[in-house]
Amino acid sequence: MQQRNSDRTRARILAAATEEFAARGIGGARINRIAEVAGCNKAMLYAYFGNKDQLFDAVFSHSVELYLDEVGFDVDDLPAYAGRVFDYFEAHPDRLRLSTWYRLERPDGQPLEAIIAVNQSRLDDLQKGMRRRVVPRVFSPVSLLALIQAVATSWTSMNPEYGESVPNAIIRRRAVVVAVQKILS
Amino acid sequence: MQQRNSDRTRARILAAATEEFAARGIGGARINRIAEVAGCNKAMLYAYFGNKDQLFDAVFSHSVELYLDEVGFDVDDLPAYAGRVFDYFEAHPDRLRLSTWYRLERPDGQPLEAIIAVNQSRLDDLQKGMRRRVVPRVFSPVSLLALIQAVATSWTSMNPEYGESVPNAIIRRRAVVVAVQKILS
DNA sequence: GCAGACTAACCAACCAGTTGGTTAGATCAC
DNA sequence: GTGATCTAACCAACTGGTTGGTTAGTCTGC
Repeated sequence: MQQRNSDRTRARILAAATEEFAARGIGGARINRIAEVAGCNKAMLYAYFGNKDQLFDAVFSHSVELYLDEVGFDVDDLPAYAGRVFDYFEAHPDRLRLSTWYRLERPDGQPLEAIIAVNQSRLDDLQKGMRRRVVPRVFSPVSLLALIQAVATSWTSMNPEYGESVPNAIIRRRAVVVAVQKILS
Repeated sequence: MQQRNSDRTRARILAAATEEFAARGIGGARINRIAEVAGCNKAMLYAYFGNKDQLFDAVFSHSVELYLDEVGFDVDDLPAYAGRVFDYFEAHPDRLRLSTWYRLERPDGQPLEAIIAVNQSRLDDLQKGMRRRVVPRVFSPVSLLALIQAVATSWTSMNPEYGESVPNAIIRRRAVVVAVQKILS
């Protein structure tokens, strides 16, 4: 066990910050708590990441990177894509929370380059798919992407007031996939 | 113009608090700012609403009440219902933000009675609609409600990274209504 | 005149961010 | 190889400012 290791410390801070930001958001996160969970001094966070906002940026960018790496887009089978998005956020609810905090707490933050690029590439794919008659032309590419995204994450945006009546993951997943199939019909 | 009027002061506090909570959430809201915008002393908030959390409860409950009063549920025309939900949150984006903050910052808060009751009544309506063959049985009532809700608010949950490519309200509304029609087909 | 609407001034706790200094471990002269 | 030197990882303690919440007392409509 090394006592000093900048990579390891950096990673521990990032992990602790991810947990804290996902649970409490940018404003609600506490630097002290992150440092404590990371097992290092508060000053290290500032040495490695600058300040609280920049730390959140690092956390969120990393989270988006992981998402884009893991969930591949596929115009030829959009229901399956929706299923994968569902699976991903079912396995990593923290990452969806992170993006919700980002949307709420950074209403006019300048958009992330990486996401813009991915969005554009997906819109292009959809356009091509429409020309190839693989994707119906009922909706515009943007509308379709928004609908699929919303349907895939429909359960997480539900009120907690449903309680026990919320079905299990298998049934919820099927609802997502079938709904996207129907939207594309 | 009265200088002292408890109803009026209470209403001004509620309005200011709604604005502040919608913009910054529970943790991010500042009591001082609310008092300043309401044009009264901070101590009045505590006299009328107890504390910050209870003030948020009052704000959120009131917001939910307005929503339930204004957007009527109708099993016989669910696409139109989705359209009304869309219109409502297009006109009052603050109220959607409020409910998102609630979901994020009160993950284990005990559910609101009013919402539970409304949900149950809507699920019952859907069940009856399915028996009357007005609503297809492809999805369970809960699944259907979740899907419709998600589709109706699909645009607000979009990343800010789409920028200019987001279409205008009329086109977005049509996408919502058509999507629900297709889900029900 | 008095209940209760209202306020200025206050407080302990907390917060993001800083500072001055310590120490583990790599580097190098010999 | 090994002691001296240097670098950078690390930390306890602090700072200026803010926060939710309180209190003691003033004012006013009825």
